[in-house]
Amino acid sequence: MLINELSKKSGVSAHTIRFYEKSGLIEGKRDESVKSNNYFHYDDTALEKLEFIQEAKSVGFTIKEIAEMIDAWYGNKYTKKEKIQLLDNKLLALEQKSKEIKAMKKQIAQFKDDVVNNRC
Amino acid sequence: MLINELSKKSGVSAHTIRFYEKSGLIEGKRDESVKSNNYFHYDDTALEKLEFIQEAKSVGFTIKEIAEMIDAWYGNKYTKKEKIQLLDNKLLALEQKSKEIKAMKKQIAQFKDDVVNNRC
DNA sequence: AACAACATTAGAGTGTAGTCTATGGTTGAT
DNA sequence: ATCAACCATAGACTACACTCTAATGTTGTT
Repeated sequence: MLINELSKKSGVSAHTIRFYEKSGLIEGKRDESVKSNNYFHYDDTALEKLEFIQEAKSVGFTIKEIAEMIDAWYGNKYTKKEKIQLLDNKLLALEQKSKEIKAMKKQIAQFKDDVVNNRC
Repeated sequence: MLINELSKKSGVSAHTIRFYEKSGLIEGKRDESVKSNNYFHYDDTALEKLEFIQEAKSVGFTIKEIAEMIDAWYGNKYTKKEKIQLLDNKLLALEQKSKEIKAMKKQIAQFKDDVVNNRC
């Protein structure tokens, strides 16, 4: 599919898709048999990646971290050992984030309690 | 205490403390009896706020959102009802974030599993 | 009096993650 | 042939959250 279709399917703007392409997150292929244009073609993998990027961004991962995870799954930049190491680290980071969120919830609930009972 | 002491106690640089002051997150007071300088003085509340800011930032709240929460607790900008409403919204946002993290964990664990079993 | 170590402000610069504009070429329908 | 609707690139611009620089003033010790 071309960029516009990918944009519609993913909900990510064509501009942002090109930005991700430049950042190494997704990869379109040019059809070598067609000489008249140099349009990028994307497959379902690109769509999967865009969906993953959206979720990963919303939990606070940076573009660079997301690129690493994508490489650990789709790429061959890392060895198997490195891939596992990398993914384990991300899991640990999520575990940590989870704890921080729990603590923040407790803190805000305390704030709320104080407001409700006029203690501030 | 003066800004340098607050910086040391909180681990936040004096530059950033001034940035937070300008952004309305914390508030130093000037000693009216001293005319020769216009140094800001900070109390333990400022330290508490800085600690809260660090935690809130790390779970993904923006400066603006943090300012709202601080106002809901320390300030009188909002009515009691508004404060409760605001804090409830932040609790909901955290609940949502918690779910997203859980889903992301599952996804990454799946990635890892695929790598371990050479399925990619 | 001199000096380091502190304080202030305004404003410039940085990194991240987009977002938009300008320019120009291509495709497909009429 | 022409037109809307698509595609590409380079580079400018934006918002956020700092981070740093420059210029200048104050405090406390020797």
